[in-house]
Amino acid sequence: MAKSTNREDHLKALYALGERKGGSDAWVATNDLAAHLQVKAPSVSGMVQVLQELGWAEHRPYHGARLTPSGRSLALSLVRKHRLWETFLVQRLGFGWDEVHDIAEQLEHIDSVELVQRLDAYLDHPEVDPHGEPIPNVHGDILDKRVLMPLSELPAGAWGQIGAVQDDQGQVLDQLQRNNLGLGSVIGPKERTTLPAEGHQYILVTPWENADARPQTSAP
Amino acid sequence: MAKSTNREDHLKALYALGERKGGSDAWVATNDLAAHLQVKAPSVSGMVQVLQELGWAEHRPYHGARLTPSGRSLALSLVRKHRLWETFLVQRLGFGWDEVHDIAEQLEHIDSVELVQRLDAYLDHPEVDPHGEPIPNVHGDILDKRVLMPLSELPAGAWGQIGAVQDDQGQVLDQLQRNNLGLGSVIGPKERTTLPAEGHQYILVTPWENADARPQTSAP
DNA sequence: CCTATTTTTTAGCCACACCTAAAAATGACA
DNA sequence: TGTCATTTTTAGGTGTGGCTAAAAAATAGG
Repeated sequence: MAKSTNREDHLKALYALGERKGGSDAWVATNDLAAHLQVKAPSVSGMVQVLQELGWAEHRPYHGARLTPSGRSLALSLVRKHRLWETFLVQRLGFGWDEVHDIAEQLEHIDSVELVQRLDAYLDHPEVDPHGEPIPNVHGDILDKRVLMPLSELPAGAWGQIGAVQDDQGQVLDQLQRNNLGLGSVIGPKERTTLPAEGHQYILVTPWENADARPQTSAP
Repeated sequence: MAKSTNREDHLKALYALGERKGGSDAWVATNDLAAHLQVKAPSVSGMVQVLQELGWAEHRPYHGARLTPSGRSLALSLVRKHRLWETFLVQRLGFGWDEVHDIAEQLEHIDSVELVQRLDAYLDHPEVDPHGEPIPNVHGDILDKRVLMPLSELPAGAWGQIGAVQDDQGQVLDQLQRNNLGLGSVIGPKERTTLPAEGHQYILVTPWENADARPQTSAP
């Protein structure tokens, strides 16, 4: 009993929702996993128990699940592969940043350590993917010193610069593109009203106290 | 009921063995498919019937199976993807030609028409893969005007130039590499005795009547 | 604090794709 | 032509990973 595409998908979801809930000791609800994976709760319930038997997750019945260190390590390797492939698709093949998620979702399951090493070198060891998300290194460490907060939490009147966009479906990415905004773009009061409010929580910005402090930037 | 990795593997095997047996109207034996796919005969028997229901293969019980035109088209698209990915792995990522088969075997199942188009363009529309095998175009046509014959069928005393190597396991590729031979290398009586005879049928050469007619070439 | 709603798990079912063992068809050869 | 070995298919079973329906636990509200 070992790796499979479905188990990897569950590991990744467990990691993603765990992070969103505040770190590696957070418990993730079965229903949340099911919604994220587009699957029914009983399927998740079963899979989580398999992951537990494999030593990759911890399961407290009727409470939730979370990754073990080895499960976390596997999940981070998947995140690494996903983000490297997205970088390849955008930087080398010329895909738009809103077109690569689904393809990377398939590519991340390709099993070859040397392929990942060579891809990483071929891309000049990128630190972030096309959406500004940090790429874990080969040890699974994420070294990201940027100060980022959701646009939705940026104080009213404050300015910010787009550092990352957490949007798997591509709707927010698409919205930004239509407004000629990308990584590095400056967000002021005008942009905040232009962009649909539902997307603000997925747009991570580096904040400034006031508009005068903002640096020179350009649209992508 | 549609595409799946396993069904695609069976389609590809059916295509490969059909070609080896002499073309699109050749019947392929269940046992041959099973051996090629590293699976038992009953598994193939079942899968072939599924492929028949899907309209991708024709099955004459106790006789064999062969692809329908639409099955053939699907198989050729898989061959195209496989060979494009092999080209990418060798030309762009720097893999050795004996290291790429297994990885391409995974990559060929990635489902994205646009990805294949962009990859093809990125590689400058290659006509052959790193093993000299022709890459079908987007319509599934193989336009390969080279005259190639297995080294095993080259008349004794005749010379030839390596045009392609049909070796999924990599043993023959490895042998050639150890003797500093590659695509374009000239094969004479000396090389024929050096290379293990079992591999000769997988080495395709362009023959010449005599040694004087051979062109200038170099090892890879 | 006790009941009602929500969440989660268990139970039981289905499809896919493999397997072994047994039956059926084919083909080879005396 | 009849028998026997080989090939193929069918029958029945396993593991994976989904599903629905029902049971069980947790949570929320009066």
